[in-house]
Amino acid sequence: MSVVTRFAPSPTGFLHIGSARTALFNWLFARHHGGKFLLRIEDTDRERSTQEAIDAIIDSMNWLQLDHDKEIYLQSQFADRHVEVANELLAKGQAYKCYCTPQELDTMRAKATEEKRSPRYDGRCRNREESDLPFAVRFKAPIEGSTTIADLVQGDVTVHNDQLDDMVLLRNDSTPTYMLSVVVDDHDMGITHIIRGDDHLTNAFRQHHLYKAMGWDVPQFAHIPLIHGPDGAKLSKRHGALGAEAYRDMGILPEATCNYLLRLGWGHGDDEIISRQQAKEWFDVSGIGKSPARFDLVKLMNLNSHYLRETADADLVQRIEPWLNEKGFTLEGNKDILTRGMPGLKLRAKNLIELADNALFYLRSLPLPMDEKAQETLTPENLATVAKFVSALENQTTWTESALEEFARGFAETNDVKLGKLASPLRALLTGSTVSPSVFDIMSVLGKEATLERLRTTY
RNA sequence: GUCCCCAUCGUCUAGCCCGGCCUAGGACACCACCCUUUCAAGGUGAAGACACGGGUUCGAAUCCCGUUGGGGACGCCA
Repeated sequence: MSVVTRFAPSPTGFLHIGSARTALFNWLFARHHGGKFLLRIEDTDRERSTQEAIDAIIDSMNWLQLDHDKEIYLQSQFADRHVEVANELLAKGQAYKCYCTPQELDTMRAKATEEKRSPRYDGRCRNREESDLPFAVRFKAPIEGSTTIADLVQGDVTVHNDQLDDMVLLRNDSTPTYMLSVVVDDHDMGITHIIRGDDHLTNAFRQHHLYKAMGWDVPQFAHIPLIHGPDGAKLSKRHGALGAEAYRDMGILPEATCNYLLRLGWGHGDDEIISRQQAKEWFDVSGIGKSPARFDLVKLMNLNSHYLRETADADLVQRIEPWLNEKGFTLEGNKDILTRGMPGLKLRAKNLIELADNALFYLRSLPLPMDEKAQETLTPENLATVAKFVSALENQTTWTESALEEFARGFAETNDVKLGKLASPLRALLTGSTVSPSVFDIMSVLGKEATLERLRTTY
């Protein structure tokens, strides 16, 4: 049997980072087994679902390069089918009409809580007479016995059926609820493996009986632990846990994000850096741990600097474009110099924002904005050394990093100055800063003419 | 409150299923040193954990029970 997984987000906001991981796992599982990965937007809550959220989710999926098979399904498209199933269940006596009002349910739950009982629905409408009142349709769940789910991550989990209440299938306006829709859609779409957050674990028991009532095969479940914030509580905005696109906006690469998310709760021996290809080969739900993991932005950043160094120079130049634009610069006519400067630049950045910022000095016109510390290195004494160095440099023909370094070392020795004493004012004049790639790297990237121009500019 | 799940360095984890190879390994972060024109990167090293209590066993991080701590679910939300 071929594997079919799905990612089924509800479009009520951005793609939460935890959901992104769920999507990644489903994608990886399908790709590992050569199966299908479907995307279904669970928009049965028409009130809260927005097109904006749908777009944001699709954007993030694209960014993470989690490509889905077939078209994007909208759950609302299948509402008629869901109602049909509910009616079939009603006809078979496996569901019943519930006339309870919201107030009545509130009272019931309040009383149960007060008496320290579970606030779940007590099934009071199971035997109520037919009436003309508006009604919801509830599933008639078994009361006796127990249910066991052989979860691929959690193992065998058993719950007594008296813990399961009668879930609502159809609201009193005849619209289907999520509980009904997921089961029907997952069945109709031939989903074989449901990988989702373990906040759905208890739902799985009730859904199990719904499958059974319809005589359908129950898919395999894999309930993965949720991601927690640094304090161990459920990850929330407070922790800086935003949508996947927020990480993109922090200048984090999708490769780093996927690698980080993959390693969060899943491991393959001591391996830390795992390429997408490798991940596809290695991924298995049995490797997923059962305990929740805390989200650590510092580690993500570390991974990001690694992937930054691995990325091709020309590619990085393209990727920093948005941040360059933000600062008022364009790629036009600058691609070449940035690409040449990239090896020295990318070694020193944790993210694309830093990378873009650090690259700016290559693009600025003279005189450069000079920061305070850089200004301090421009003492009369240092400037005299620089002037002497510049005249000597005019005769330098081999304009490569190593040749320039050799030249500078020779110059320092014959003039009895320390290399550092020479390098710091050079750095200031070349970049306007005291922190940068190697000055000789910069000189070679800039070329002779531009280098001399910068070194002759006065501040 | 009821039910379910979890528990190895600060964090992510390896080891656990199939007890001995574990004086518990790796990574991030932290500290020190080396390299060095700055900053990084890189290298070397230090520090740092089997939640607790009982069993079982010749032997337990690994198996069992309990305690404690954490998490999740209990919507006409998804």
